[in-house]
Amino acid sequence: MTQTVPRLLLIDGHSMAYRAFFALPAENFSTTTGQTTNAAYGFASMLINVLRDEDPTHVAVAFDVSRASFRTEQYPEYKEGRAATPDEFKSQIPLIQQILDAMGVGWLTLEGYEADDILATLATQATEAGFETLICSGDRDALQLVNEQVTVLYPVKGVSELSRMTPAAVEEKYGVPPQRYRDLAALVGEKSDNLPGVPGVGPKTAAKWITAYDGLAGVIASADQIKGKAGENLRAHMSDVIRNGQLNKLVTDVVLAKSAGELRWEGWDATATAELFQVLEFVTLQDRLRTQLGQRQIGDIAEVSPVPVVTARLKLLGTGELAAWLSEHATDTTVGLAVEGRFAAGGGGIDAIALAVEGEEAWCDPAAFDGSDEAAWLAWLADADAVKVVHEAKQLLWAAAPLGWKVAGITCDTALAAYLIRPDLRSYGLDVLVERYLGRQLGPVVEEEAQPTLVGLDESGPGEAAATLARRATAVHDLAAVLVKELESHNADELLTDMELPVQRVLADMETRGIAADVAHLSDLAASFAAQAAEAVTDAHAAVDQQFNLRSPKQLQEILFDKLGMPKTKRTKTGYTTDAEALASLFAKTEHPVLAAILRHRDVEKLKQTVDGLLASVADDGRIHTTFHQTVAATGRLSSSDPNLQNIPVRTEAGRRIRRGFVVSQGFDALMTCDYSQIEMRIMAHLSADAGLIEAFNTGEDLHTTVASRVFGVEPGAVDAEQRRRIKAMSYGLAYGLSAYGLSQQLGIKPEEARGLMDEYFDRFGGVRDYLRSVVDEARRKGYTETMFGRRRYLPDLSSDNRQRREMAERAALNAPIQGSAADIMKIAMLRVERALADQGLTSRLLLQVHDELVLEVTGDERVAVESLVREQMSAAATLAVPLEVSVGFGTDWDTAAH
DNA sequence: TAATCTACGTA
DNA sequence: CGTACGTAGATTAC
Repeated sequence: MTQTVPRLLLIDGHSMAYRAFFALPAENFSTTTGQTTNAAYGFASMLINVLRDEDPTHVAVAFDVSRASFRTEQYPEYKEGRAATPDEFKSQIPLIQQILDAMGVGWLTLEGYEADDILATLATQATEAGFETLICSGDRDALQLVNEQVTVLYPVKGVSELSRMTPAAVEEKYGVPPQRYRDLAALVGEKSDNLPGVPGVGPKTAAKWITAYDGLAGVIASADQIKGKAGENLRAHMSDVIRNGQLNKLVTDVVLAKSAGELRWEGWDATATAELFQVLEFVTLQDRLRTQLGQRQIGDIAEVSPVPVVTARLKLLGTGELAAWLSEHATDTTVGLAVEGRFAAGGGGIDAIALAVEGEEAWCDPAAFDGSDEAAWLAWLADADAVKVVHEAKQLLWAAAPLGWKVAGITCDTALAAYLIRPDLRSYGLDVLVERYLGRQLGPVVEEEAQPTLVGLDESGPGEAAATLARRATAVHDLAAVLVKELESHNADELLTDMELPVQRVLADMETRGIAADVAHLSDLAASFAAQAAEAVTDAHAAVDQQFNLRSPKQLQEILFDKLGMPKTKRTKTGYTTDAEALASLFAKTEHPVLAAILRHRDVEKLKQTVDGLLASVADDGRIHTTFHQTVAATGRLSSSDPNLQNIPVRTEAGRRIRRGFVVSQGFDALMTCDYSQIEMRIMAHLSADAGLIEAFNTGEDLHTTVASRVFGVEPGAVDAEQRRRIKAMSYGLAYGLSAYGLSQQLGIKPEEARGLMDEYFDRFGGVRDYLRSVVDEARRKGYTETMFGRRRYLPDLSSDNRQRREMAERAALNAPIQGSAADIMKIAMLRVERALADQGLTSRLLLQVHDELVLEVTGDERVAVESLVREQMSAAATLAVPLEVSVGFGTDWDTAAH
């Protein structure tokens, strides 16, 4: 498109960004690091639209430097009384400036002047140079600049809709031509600038006067002739009007770094925008740039996907070739090991093996092993001095166990290493880590030259699959070097070597063992729960004389709130909550039988689901093999799934009947449960070094009673049940970042009362308060928290603009060192227990870990020895300022083994 | 079919 | 408006 007349687009950056800030919901626009981006997104979106629609040759954006300007010098009250600019907004201005840089758009600021003055100066220069000018601003002062060559684009709704303020449009809207808009504004005043006008005079009256007396000067000169209340007011507020007129005049001759003619817009930089939009997590804007402003693109989109993993020389080993390869390439060096197969706790197999060292890869199929291969493989695999690095080594351990392979010498598991570096990633997949830490791509090699050199087999063989597995081995090899170095710089390499890697082996063993299930008992339970659930459904339908799905919160809401007209409960995103607490409170108010039936149904249905899940996961060996996940919980805890054996009911009698389905197996005589008592409170006492709390643990009396007696200033014997309950809730809540409001909800008391309780508590246990404060302060300063053993958790949200995110991060910061230290201690305890059992040649064994509890199965003759061993090893797992107490119980099932 | 919401079990 | 998880069914979005 050829343009005869150059066209300059000018934008008031602050004003448009501020509009966007209020137009777009901040909740929907924030990055994973907590940066709010609603204003930046709205601004960028607006800019793209305007550039497309107006097709300018020149562009500039002006920003205010601060609220202070020559106007505040002349009139200190100027713009006073405005609400403080929210931090969530301020932090987005630099983002917008980065967007402008990436889009090749110049931006200007000038100390002592407002953005409007910059725009007025540029518009004036442009007009003199024969430009057309468009000014995009939400500030009405800009209307004074409108003329035949200058149009203001004024936002009507948000920033997506702009109205073209030409001279005719200004005149139609305000009744005066644009060059007299200032006169009108002087009379009417500008509330947002704290410039009061003449009381009782709005735009209509002002326009009438300006027309009648030929401008503001005429109005002032003829003020005596104007009749009525309005005339009186004008005379009384003459000085305001004159001042307004002086202040609202935009300066058209400020000295700028660039003149209008130097603001040519060359186009947007594809690489820069792609990189920036990725950081800001703007998913669609790059596409919009391409489709809407494609002809103004500079450069190609940056290659965002990393280059592939470079594959080294790959040798496909035939039968009888492994021993030679190992001795030639795999001695005195680190070997990346990747295996392919079917992996499951208690089963599986290995179909292919790939090995990688610097510059060399090998692939082999264990099914093709001859005697020499087998011997070489087993010797190398079991050799603790043959250094191996593996990704998710537990799979290898699962598969190795039934094959009778011994595995030693694993110095790094890249998933565990990455978890210790950043424990909050969603995935620790090899592909993710390769991209993140090597800046390369694991996926199939596309480029011809990157193809591996295949040696030894024709292309129709296992070439492709072998290359893929070999690439994984190389990736692990390269990744391990990077991750270990990073860990060492955190002093966290010992956590990998002495904690996570050995724990991984213990977990693999526990998973492989599984725990015996009493299928008949569980089946009976399932049937019984099913019958009770069916009964509850019948009762519920009868109570409301209508069939409905009790599992559907939506239908439940219709019945309760629409049909029965019950009082509304707390809001959820999509309606009103029907959770158990709300239903119970509704029942207390209405005593409607449907509520009792629903609650009963919920209870029994949940139990039934748990039992059904357990039954479905009983393996052929009659045992349940859970999977413990070592890289899921950001605090360092384990998690359990398929099935989750860390959330088996225990609080109710019906729930405990499920625990009776976990039983001791043949060859053993009892299940043994071993709990740390109050481990998190003990860690809190240790970390805070609060003398009172430490003392409370050392009295040997009930902890909560002792603490309550201090808080309430009574003898321990005089602490009543309610006092103890409150203190117990408070103590536990502290480690979660409990607020006074939360505590009041928990205890069913008023927030003020909860506040008072907290104050009393902290008066007696000031060390706890100091500790909790210092944890958050330090985390904010360093960016991460640390457990007693140096396990880090990064919390970037501690500096988020978003209050909700920030406060959530603060609570996480309070909790992470406590929960995490407890997790570390339990991991150490598991290692010590496992080692002591082995050292003493005992057959009793670990089966489960439930955060602060271990479940073992023991033989009758080992029972005494194992109890003393476990007590000793768990208690000695860490040395704290208070003792680590362990309680132990035995039984033929998990419930009766509880104590 | 996949993602999200609501609800609820554990430490 | 108390942390950390996993699972399930219903519902909604694609």
